[in-house]
Amino acid sequence: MRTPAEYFAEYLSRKGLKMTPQRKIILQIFLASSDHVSAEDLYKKVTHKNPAIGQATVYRTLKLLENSGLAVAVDFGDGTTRYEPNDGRGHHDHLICELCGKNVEIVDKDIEQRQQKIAEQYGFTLSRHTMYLFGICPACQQEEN
Amino acid sequence: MRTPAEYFAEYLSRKGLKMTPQRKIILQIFLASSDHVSAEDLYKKVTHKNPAIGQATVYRTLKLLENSGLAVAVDFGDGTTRYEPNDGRGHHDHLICELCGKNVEIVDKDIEQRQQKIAEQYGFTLSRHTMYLFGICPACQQEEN
DNA sequence: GTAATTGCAAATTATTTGCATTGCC
DNA sequence: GGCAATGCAAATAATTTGCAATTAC
Repeated sequence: MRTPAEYFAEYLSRKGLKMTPQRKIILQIFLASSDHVSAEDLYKKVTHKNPAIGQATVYRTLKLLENSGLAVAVDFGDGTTRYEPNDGRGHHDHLICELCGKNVEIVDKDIEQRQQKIAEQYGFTLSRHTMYLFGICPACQQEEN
Repeated sequence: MRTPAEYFAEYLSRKGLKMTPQRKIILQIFLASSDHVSAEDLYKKVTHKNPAIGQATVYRTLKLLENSGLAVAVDFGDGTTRYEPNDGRGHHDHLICELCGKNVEIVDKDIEQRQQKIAEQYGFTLSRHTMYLFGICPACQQEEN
């Protein structure tokens, strides 16, 4: 089974692009990041390991990772794009706490089926969707008293 | 029945704010705009009628309209916030053509119910959600041959 | 060797804000 | 009259891009 690094190297060479130390470091740290990192987050972590890496490189590498399929962009609606590793479990949606930012990944077959049906009703070919549920998580409900 | 302008005037006075000619014009043109305008779109239209109005005023007024409930912000995930009039029919989601940008407003009770259920499973109190379905509309499918 | 990549700084884009002036209520 | 609103221009924030110098293949 290919490691992500191998997979990325393959992707790059297939596209006539090159593997570089910067890209290796960024990928490594990206994969090790638990949760939904922004380019800025990742840049900070990366400069820890190698202060010479510029943020433009981080932005550019995240785009590459997204195109390669290793990363997925998520948009919570604040002005920042975050990325999460694509673990191959495929698509999922998000349930987000509006107070603490806690984030639960969700998938629901019923909803996906209905979405497909709705698109069909309008004659659309559905290619993708995003769904974000916003609310208050159990922990934050506790603290509200 | 209150007109939107009256409603807005009430809202403003309730908040100790003032109705101004600029706000009147912006509201009027906003309501007359068919579809999901950005601040920039609206600004262009508004300067047509009164070239002296600044874009900051348009941005500020859109925020006010949103807070008053007359406008709803929608975020399609390109970096621009769009607004649609809130016609009182309440919440809806969006089915968007990725080629021509055509936009269909959708509501589905089944999906909303499932969302509620999912949130409950995780102990969340659900306050709102956004859902965007992206695909290709019938017209654009035709042109693809 | 050569085209891709890098870091930097400057450019962009969408939006916000400070401030002196103007204008509702 | 007084506080809110305006227009402008400058400030932010996130991201992109131009470019000369470097480096992977």
